[in-house]
Amino acid sequence: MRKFEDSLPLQLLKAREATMAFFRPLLQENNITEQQWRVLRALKAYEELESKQLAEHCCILSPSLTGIIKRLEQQGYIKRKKSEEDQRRTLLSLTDKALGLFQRLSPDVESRYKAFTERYGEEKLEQLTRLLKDLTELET
Amino acid sequence: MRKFEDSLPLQLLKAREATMAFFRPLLQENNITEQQWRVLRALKAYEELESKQLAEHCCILSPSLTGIIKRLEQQGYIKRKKSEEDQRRTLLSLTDKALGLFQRLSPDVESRYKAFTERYGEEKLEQLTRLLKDLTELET
DNA sequence: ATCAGATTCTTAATATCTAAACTATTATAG
DNA sequence: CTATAATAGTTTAGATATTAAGAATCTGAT
Repeated sequence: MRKFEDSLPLQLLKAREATMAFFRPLLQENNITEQQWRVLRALKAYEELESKQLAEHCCILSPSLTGIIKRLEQQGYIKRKKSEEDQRRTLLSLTDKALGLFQRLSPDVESRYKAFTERYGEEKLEQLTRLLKDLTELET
Repeated sequence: MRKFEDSLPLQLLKAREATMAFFRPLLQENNITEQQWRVLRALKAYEELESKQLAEHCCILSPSLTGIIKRLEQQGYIKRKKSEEDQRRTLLSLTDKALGLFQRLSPDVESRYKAFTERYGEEKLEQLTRLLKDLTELET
C-alpha cells in the first residue's frame, strides 16, 4: 500500500486547502461559507437552474443543497419560483442583492486570483488543470 | 472572474471525487468512512501519535477528530493511553483488530490502486503529484 | 512554592455531508 | 382510466467540519 503521504486523495485535499487559503479570508469577511459561494457562483454563471442541476454543478448532494438554499433565501441572495410545466421543479436564481455582492467583491477576488497565479505560475496552473480534467473524466 | 467551471478548488474537488470512486466501495463494504480510513492509515504509518499530530497528518481539525476517535475506539480499532510525562497528552495507536483489518483489505486496496494507475497513467500521476506538492507548499 | 501564560484536548453550536426513506408530481403500460 | 414506475425535492439520522470557548495540564519566571 502506498505510503500515507503519497495518497492522492490526501494530496488533492491539501492542495485544495492551500488554494482556498487565498480566498477564505474574503469569504469570512462577508459571512459566506465555501458551499454558499459555490452555489452563488453557479447561479451567476447559469442565471436560472433547477435544484438538481445546481447540485451537480456544485458537487453538493441534494439533501445538503436543500438547507443551503433555504439559508441563502433567508439572507436574501436567492429567489425561487415553481416551474410552470412541471410542478415538481423549482427554478432558482440570484436576487439583486446577490448581484450587488458580486459587484462589490469582484475586484478583490480578481486580485487574489492574480496573486495566486503569480505565486504558482501560469504554465503550471494550465498543466495542472489539464491533468485534473483528465482525472475527473476517468470512469471507474 | 474565472468561469465557474474553471475554479481550481472545484476542479480539485471533482478530481478527488473521481479518485475516491475507485476506493469508496471497499470502504463502504467495511463500514468505514473516509475520515476514519485516513485516521487509521496515519496511525498505521506512525505507530503512535498524539491527537494534535494526528489531526495535522490527516488534515482534520482537532474538534472533529475528537468525535472520530471516540467512534473508532468504540469500534475497537483504536486504543488510547495517557502520556507519562505530560498528562495533557493522549497517545493513540491501532489495536490488533485494526491491524487485522489492514491485512484483510490490503490486497483489494492494491488491486484498486493498480487499476487506477493503469487507467490514468503512471507518468501523469507523477506529474500530477509534483504539481500538487508545489501547490500545497505555496504560502499565502 | 506560585502564578501568568502557553499547550493539549474537549465541549458547544451551527453548517454540511451522506445514505435512506418519504412526499408529491409526472409518465407509462395495460 | 388506473395501477405502477420514475423523477424532483424534502426530511431524517448519524457523521463530520468549523469556530469559539472551556477545562486540564504544563512551563517558566518570580
